[in-house]
Amino acid sequence: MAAQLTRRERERQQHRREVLEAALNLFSRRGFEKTAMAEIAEQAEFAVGTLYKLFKDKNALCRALILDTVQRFERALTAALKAPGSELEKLERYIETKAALFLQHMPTARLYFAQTADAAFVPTAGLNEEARAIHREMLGLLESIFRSGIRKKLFLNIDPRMLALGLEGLTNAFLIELLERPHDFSAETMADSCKTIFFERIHLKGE
Amino acid sequence: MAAQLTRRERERQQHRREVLEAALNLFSRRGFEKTAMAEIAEQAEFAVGTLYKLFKDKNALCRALILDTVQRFERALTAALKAPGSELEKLERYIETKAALFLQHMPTARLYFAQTADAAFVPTAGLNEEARAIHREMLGLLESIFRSGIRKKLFLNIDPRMLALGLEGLTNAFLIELLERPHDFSAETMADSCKTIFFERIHLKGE
DNA sequence: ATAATCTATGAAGAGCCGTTCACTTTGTCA
DNA sequence: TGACAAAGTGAACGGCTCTTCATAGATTAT
Repeated sequence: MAAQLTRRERERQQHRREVLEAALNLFSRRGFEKTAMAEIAEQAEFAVGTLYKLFKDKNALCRALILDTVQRFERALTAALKAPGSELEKLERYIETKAALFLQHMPTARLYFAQTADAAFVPTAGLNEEARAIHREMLGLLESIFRSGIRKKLFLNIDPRMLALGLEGLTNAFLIELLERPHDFSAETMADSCKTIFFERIHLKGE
Repeated sequence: MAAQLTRRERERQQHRREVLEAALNLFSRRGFEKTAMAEIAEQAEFAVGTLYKLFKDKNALCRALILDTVQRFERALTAALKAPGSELEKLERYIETKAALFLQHMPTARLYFAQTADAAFVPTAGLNEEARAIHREMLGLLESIFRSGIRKKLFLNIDPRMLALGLEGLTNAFLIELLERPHDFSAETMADSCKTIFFERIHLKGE
């Protein structure tokens, strides 16, 4: 049973979490390559050797952290998309959830972006295949909501995949700006702009 | 005069360019940290020592490459935005230029994204301050075009900075997808979706 | 209390990579 | 042509970082 672990096993899991938390802090500031195992160990108040008892090697530690991070975020976003409501309500909830989530967990958000955006350009030796699969799943869900909305004549008939990518890109752009300049905008302003740009016409006069 | 360099100097510049080209290929595939100077040397058909005659150290080489890359892209985009025409025409030209540009220079585009997007999260020891300043300048230009369009009642009255960020994020999202799956979409389809999403209403029925 | 088992430690090993420099080759100019 | 300067070379060095492992400590079972 998952709940009836020995004290040993429970503590082991706790230590794992502590190491991952330390790694998150360092990675989100210095990046993967520039963070040494010795630093992680120091930050987590363990010896280097202990890290190797908890994780096979540095890559495994990274993978675990990325998977953890991406999973947590995607789970929250998926939940927002799956809750009941109209297509428009679901998408608006997605935007709000994403904004709130990212602001509350900025180091995690940094890592999330580094893995969903950047990882696309420089294939890092499969460090993130699983994580990317999870992300693609969420994108598929977004896409299906757009498709359903198009069927119901709620949205313009544009390739739903494009719409999904577009909404993702738009929200990301705003959130990245927020990560860089936390005091220039609030999460609410941001979410509102997102909704207006995406769901109202931008251009007032046709040609 | 810039045009009257000695043969020596001209060849030196040529060799510099060759080294940068080799580095671009390797960086865009393996990333900065995982590319060794020896690899760059081999790819460029020079000895390691020669690289150090052309660039102070690895960081200087990276900086030169990034600056080069970002400058070329931003110059083309700025030109598209500054050419005559209405606000809408300028922005549509921006989208088209960006799509064509990125597809024609995919390795460069990878590096461009890695530096404009990713670099935002993990401050890489000022590897890219200059490059980011150039990028911000282009964003400012985008913003001013939106502002002007809003004054003329061409666009919805949304914070023009948000609009600039939004258009950037939207185009990037599509182009990143294109880098990953080059055969799923054409540049034209992409540019059209971009324009439609951004300049037509998405949502058909108000609530 | 004692043995057995699991966990933690951190110094030492091994490999990689950026950088240097003494030397060779090539080009320039008188 | 010969001498001087610049460019090119790559083996060797030093530092850094991942990983291991013999040892020490803690916990549990007998």
